[in-house]
Amino acid sequence: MPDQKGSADPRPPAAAVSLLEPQKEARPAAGANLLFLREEEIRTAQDLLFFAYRDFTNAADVILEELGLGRAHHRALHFIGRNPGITVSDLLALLRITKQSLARVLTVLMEEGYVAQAQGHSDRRQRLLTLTPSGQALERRLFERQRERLLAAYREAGGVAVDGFRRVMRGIMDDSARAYLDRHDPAESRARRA
Amino acid sequence: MPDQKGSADPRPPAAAVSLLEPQKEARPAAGANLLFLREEEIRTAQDLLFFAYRDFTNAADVILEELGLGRAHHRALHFIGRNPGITVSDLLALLRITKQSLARVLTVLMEEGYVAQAQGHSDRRQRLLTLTPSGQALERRLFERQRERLLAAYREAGGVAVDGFRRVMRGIMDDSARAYLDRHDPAESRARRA
DNA sequence: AAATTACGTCAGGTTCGTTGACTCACTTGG
DNA sequence: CCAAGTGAGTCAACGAACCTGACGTAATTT
Repeated sequence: MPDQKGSADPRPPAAAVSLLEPQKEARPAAGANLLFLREEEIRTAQDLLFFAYRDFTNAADVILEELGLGRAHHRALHFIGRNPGITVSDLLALLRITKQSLARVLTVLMEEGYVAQAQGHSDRRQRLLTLTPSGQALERRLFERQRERLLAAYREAGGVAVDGFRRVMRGIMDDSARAYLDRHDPAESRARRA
Repeated sequence: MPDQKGSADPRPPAAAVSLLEPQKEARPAAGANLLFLREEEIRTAQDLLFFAYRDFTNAADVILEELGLGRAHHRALHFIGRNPGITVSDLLALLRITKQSLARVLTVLMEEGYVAQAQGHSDRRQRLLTLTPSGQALERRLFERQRERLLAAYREAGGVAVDGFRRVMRGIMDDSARAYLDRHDPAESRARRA
């Protein structure tokens, strides 16, 4: 198959680090080349995000399909599992979808007995969401699939790489998402103090 | 506001590495703890993938909406731009969607003059897809948005982290996606030789 | 008491993915 | 050379998962 672009790239590995610096234009030719490389780096990152996300989410699809659920259900299960007692509005803010989209998903998850609601303690308008034992079991099954993939990748890449992965991923996301991670898992905030 | 992150990281890299090894159970207590940490690591990675992908793809949405296009159109533009002259079936394999899904997207992109077709040279049944100048311009506009985000993340994280990021992302995706990257950008395959 | 908030829900709409079947043009293998 | 296979386009129908806007209810805040 095509996928043209055979031309091998003879550039030296040293390029990787220098790409990240503003590059004060040492020489015109080198500067232009580095600019090109920088762009190529970024475009490759687009590819990486697309493929990694696609295949990562894909990992759980088999199980979901068996049960007639979709990825939206998985995402809800994941975040409820990780934040037991989360309110509906907080979950909405995390997922960044509308109330109606979430409602459809939650309705199914509650009908199937994977998610339970409880009335808020301080504020009785709130519905605190938790996974039932059966919901926990399902979430774990889904998790295991993704875990395999991730663990294999982590092992191959090594600890230093994993740390770099985390730092870059944190850098890509919004401030609010970073804040969530810090709140949720303070240990992760090691990455902040780069 | 958050977006902490300054510079040097004082933590001993050894800690991160130990999480990734099978851990031959030194002491029960330590073993259990490490097991917990390992799971927490993986769950955090799920979060990272979700948030980073969400916000990364989001970056281009404003422009797309202006033009009445969606993310599917962006993905097609991206891969055609990166693989000028790609055939329809190769594009299908990359995107992993059905012919009909792609057709809907491609029809619009051609009607709007962003994508052009040419007859295959060796096989005249093929339609080789390329971006028109206007398509290149649009792709670039979209790219710039994502580039900002990515470049900021890369700069913050540093070259070593970026390398780690690439290695982990590569590890997460399918063999076929890795093969594509190697074919497409051989320099990236540095990451293979751990 | 009035305004606001948390949640649920109704009604209708879009995007983007799916399957299956069929045509047309072209290439290829016996 | 012709039959079989392949690359691409297209029709019809469907489904998942998002969207907006509006409205109701209960509980809380001002």
